[in-house]
Amino acid sequence: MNLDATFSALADPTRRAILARLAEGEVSVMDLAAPFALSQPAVSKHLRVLEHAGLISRSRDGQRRPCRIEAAPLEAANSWLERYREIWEQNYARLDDLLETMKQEAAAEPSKPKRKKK
Amino acid sequence: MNLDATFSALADPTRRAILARLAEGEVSVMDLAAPFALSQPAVSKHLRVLEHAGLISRSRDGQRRPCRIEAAPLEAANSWLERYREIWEQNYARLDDLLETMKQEAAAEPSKPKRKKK
DNA sequence: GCGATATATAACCGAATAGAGATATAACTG
DNA sequence: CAGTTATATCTCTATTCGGTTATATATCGC
Repeated sequence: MNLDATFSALADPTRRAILARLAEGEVSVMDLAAPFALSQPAVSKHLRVLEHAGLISRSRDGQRRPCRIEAAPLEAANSWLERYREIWEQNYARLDDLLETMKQEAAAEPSKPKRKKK
Repeated sequence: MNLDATFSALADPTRRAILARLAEGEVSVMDLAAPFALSQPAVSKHLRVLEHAGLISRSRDGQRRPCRIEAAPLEAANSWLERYREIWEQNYARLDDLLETMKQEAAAEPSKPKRKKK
């Protein structure tokens, strides 16, 4: 999976909205375009970007080309992000520590002038 | 948090590498630039993009402007992706079903003719 | 076959982007 | 102060992007 293409495709709000719609099932191009006040070629372009990133696939149903969401690149992006989970959880831990420390300091010496680092 | 800016910033391999490096701690601009065969202004531009997306912050240490990773946008991106977790887990379930079905069919009719498309 | 519908492609435009090089700013060093 | 180091900013160019309109292709229904 190509993270460049995946993240780049996800960087556009129209494309994220398209994916959100497709999360509920297959939708044709015209039906996808309807809520967006965009021309049909513009939507087709977005779909091409999503398809190139592997985020959607398309089948044939008469004159329609229904789009289906493909989860693999989303999972790959998620895996990449997971490596950083530790960091934001750690930051929250630090924030919790800080708040706890402040509370204790305030309780212990309510009118003490502020110190910087410990 | 702005998902457009976040995903857009993550869509570049240089910037993802910078974040990976920063995951281990603060690093100055020159030290960040070293492994990349990029000019210093190019690296500064990438840092500007990351900073604008809230993915890094910078402090002052003498002549250095050390960069630090900020986890909040990563967490926001992760939250967005999490909404689709169900989909890829479901797909794996489908794949498992399919493989199971194929195995059973193969056992039942070992020499079923295959169709080919052109 | 013809006409209608669904979608794709081509040609174009303006704004944004990534890179380079040159220069400017800011802080340390002697 | 001058010189060096670290970083930012300006200017330029080439490319990409998101949109448009116009046109082409594919499939249906008759």
